[in-house]
Amino acid sequence: MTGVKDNTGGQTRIQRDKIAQISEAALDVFSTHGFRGATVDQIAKAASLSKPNLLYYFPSKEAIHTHLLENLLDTWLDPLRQINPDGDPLDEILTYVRRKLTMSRDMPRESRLFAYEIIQGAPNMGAGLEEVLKPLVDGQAQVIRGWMEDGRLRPADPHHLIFSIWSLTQHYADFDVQVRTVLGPKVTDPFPQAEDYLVTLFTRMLAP
Amino acid sequence: MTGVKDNTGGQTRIQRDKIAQISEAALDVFSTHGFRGATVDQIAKAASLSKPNLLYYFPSKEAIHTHLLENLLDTWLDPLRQINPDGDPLDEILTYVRRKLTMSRDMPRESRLFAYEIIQGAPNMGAGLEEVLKPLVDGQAQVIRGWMEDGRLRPADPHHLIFSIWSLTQHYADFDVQVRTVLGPKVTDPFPQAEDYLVTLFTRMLAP
DNA sequence: TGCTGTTTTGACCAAACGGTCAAACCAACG
DNA sequence: CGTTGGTTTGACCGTTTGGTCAAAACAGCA
Repeated sequence: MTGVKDNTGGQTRIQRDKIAQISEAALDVFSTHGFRGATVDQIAKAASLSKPNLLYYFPSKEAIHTHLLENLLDTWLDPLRQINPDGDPLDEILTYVRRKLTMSRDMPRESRLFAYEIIQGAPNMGAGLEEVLKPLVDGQAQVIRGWMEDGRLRPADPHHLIFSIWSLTQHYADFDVQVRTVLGPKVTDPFPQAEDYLVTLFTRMLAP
Repeated sequence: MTGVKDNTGGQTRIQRDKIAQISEAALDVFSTHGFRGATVDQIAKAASLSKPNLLYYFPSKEAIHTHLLENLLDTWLDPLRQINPDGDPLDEILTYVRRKLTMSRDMPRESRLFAYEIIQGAPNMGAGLEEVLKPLVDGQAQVIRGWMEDGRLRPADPHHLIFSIWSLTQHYADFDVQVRTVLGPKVTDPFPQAEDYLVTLFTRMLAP
């Protein structure tokens, strides 16, 4: 038989290993060069595989990219999903901010991959945005709005509040070079400063 | 003679026109596909020129890209430069925010071009960042710090304050697709909402 | 050991790409 | 009108790239 079985879930351990190995390498390459900037040879080399071998596990370069994006959106939105409507409003927001910032620190490649895709107009995620992201955001925006109407948070547009959390936290991953250049070489890790700043910012913004 | 004279400034009107025309087209293409994703043919077509004709005005694809970036950094940092140390602190910051947001609205292609470059690690702007951006930011950060020490603004890390203004304003250009998807089709122009939100955010953050 | 299905690879291909070149074109001016 | 210098182009080139293929190598089991 030619190529790997489709998504039946019935994969050999060796197949899952190789696919994971390729995904890891592809994440590296795609996140630093973008989709068009990345070459199959680069990914294969990074995965310690020959090019035809790589294409035995994935039918095409695009398939690898799609595979990464599919797994990404859920991970990416997970912290937002975890906002607890029954928790303390400000705590919930600050926890969300911290989680997102931690993701920027620990998963900068995923952040950049995501950024590339959105900047380009999300050509490979059109469905995901409309059908996954929007409903989730709308739902949590309602929760936040409720808090504001109850006087437990200062009023502000909940959608733009969420945008601002995304933008501020992801900035430290996507624009890492710029941040580090401006802060200078003495600052080896910008994230503690960033966390302090963001906690202050959202506390002043939202504490009733 | 082959090719266009170098940067003597002594250019024909026709040359300046064509170069502007090419720059315009290249900005379009580079900002939507990135450097590697863009092809010379695409740019030529967008500029209504044949490929060899385009390469008569610019020696290479990279030269066009570099040309765009060179002109970009100054434009990009101009609003920051305009912060007036003798003005009212909060007014100055809010004016800066509004200017940056206006740039996101009116120059989204430039914003994306910039974003691509930074995400990639600024391979064609290494000098500019260290020598132009950092000193300017450090200078204005000092001005802001002065205001805070005089009690005219609530204290906060000035560098991260500037980062947050960049990140929030540029978000509306770079992640336009995401913003519009989440806000839904009823919102034809997110920018008025964004301005309200950001003014509120930075007022609550900084007003003494 | 021999057989079977999976995995790996060197060699190869067609398309796309950045860039070149000589020849044609054209505007302007004497 | 003819010459001159800048401009435009079709044809072409070498390289890179995504992807294919048939054959070899290998793992596991009877």
